[in-house]
Amino acid sequence: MLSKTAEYALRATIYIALKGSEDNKLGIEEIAQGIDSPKSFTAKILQLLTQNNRVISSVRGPNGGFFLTDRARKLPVKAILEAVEEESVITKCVLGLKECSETRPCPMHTQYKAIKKQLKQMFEKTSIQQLVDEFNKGNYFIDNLKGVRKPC
Amino acid sequence: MLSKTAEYALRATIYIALKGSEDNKLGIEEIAQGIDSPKSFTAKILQLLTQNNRVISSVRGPNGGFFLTDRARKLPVKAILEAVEEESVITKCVLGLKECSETRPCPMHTQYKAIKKQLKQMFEKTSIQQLVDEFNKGNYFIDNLKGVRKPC
DNA sequence: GTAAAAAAGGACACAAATATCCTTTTTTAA
DNA sequence: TTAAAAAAGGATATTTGTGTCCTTTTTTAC
Repeated sequence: MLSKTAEYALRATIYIALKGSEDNKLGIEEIAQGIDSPKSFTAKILQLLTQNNRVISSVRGPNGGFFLTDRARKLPVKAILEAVEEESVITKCVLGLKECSETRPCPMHTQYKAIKKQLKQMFEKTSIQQLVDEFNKGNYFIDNLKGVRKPC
Repeated sequence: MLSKTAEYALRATIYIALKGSEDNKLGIEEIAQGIDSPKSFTAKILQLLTQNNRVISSVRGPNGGFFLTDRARKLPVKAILEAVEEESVITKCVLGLKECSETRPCPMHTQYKAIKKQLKQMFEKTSIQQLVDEFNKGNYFIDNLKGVRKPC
């Protein structure tokens, strides 16, 4: 469904949103461990996510690291996919036809259309913050980050 | 969503089901042209689909080629994905977590579950023949195969 | 039984995705 | 103002997916 790049992008962003803040920036080491991904490769992906101040913010030097602004937390999950150029899932034809449309549909078009619509909605209507909230209800996981309620 | 391999596998199978029969076997040349795919690569994929007499049948030598038996036409589309080992779309976690389940769900699990279920149903409940029927209603396309009603 | 046609199979080539490593730049704190 | 910490960036390696080519095997028609 998604490439490793996109998976790591999603996991990393959610991880940073969950454990980090402007006062508590996270280093690439911790992030990669937290989401069980290769460190250097993940670093590259985070670069994509920070470019043009898109989804993730970063600061260099001591006490530097990655974090999400409040603005970024409101972004739809789709913004993460856009940053790593992986939107094809919600646009492409299942059979990979170049021309597949309402007026020139492939044999699976009608059935797949409904599914694609829901995928699109999931990525567009769900914000990063919503995933954080969901997670904080407890019982959710991201690799090495267990979903336990933060102490009040 | 799907790999090129899977896309070609689907396109080729549908094409053969549409244009071929036991009396009118199709050659790799025609198939590749018909679905706009690289010939030799497609040949390899058809090998996967014929192995163990799975989805596609083939005969060597003059007048040989590929065709689908009536039995094969009743197979679900999923059988094509199985042949090329591309079932992960309907099983994997969106975030790519090794352990993501009802008891240990990722933050997107609940939402994605519904979509995965529909994907699964689409591939399991739709038979190759159904796609052929759909196509023969007219107006459908597979690259170089236009969906026009066969002459009666 | 020989030649031709067609798929099957093996080996290789190329490209893209994934992954690693090292250097450079920025920033902070002492 | 210097040393250390951290991300950014560049270069390269590895693996997987995609694609090509050539030989072998099977089958048919003559």
